[in-house]
Amino acid sequence: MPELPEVETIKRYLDKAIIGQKVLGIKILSKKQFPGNPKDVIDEKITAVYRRGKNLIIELSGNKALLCHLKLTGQFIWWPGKNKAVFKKPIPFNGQELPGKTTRVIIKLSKGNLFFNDLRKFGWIKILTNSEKQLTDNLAKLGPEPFSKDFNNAYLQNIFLKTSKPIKLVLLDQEKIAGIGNIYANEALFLAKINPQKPAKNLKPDDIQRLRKAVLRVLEQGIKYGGSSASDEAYIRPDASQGSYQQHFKVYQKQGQKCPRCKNPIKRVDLGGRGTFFCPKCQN
DNA sequence: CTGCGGTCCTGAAGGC
DNA sequence: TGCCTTCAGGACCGCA
Repeated sequence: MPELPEVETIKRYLDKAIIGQKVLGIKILSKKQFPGNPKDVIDEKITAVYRRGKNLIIELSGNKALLCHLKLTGQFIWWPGKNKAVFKKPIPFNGQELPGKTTRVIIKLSKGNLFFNDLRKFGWIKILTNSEKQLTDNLAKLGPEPFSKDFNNAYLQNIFLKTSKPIKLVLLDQEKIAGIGNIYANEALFLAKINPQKPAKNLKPDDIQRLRKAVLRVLEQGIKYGGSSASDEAYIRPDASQGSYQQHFKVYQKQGQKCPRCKNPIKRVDLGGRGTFFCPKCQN
């Protein structure tokens, strides 16, 4: 699922691929995922691409923007080049077909087409016509970025002390920390040797220090490997290639397998309705 | 305030 | 073989 490292990978790719291009047309195949009026952005130029938490923002001229959330199975695929038939007849691209069965929106730019694919239809793209204000409003509730100076021991200590929720649910709370999803929460807690069920307020300063470093470490690794394309996941990079961080999972979806640290079997429990994987022996 | 459970959606996987 | 049920999950919403 696209979490911070996956969205960051997409952001960096699109940064190089689509800046400066003009929006020539938008083909909407799933209306509820693109509720806006394409006319509002036709002829606007892409001035920047950025990420905030798991949100992707495509900034446009005229104080406009596209605010995108990939949710569970969203993809952006960039098909460079001009092909008038691309909206009609599928073309092969790196093992994909474009448009494919899951294509929901096609954004036609000056030098190619940007495909928004989403198997489960949870993702969306919103048009912002007064982006300066609307971005502030839409993103106001998000907690600090893990790679910012606001993500420090004092901040974490402060938010953890206020709740007895399992620490993993606090990591997943976008209003507390922006960008962490199920995979990286599981992996960070393993690295920090903390039980995901442990009440947040019970974390000692030493635990918090280790957890902060572990979060940064797994997110950095995730970005380094271009995100994770696990077996049941739809995430791919904009050139349709897979990320490889899944090859470095220590606990995620590894229930029953041996803990890489202590050889005890990895356990799976349900936490907040999500699969939670950890080693009951060395994560305390 | 917390903590549930339902909702959206689809394809894969399991049961019989 | 084939139909049916169950499951996965980010964010949000309503309810107790």
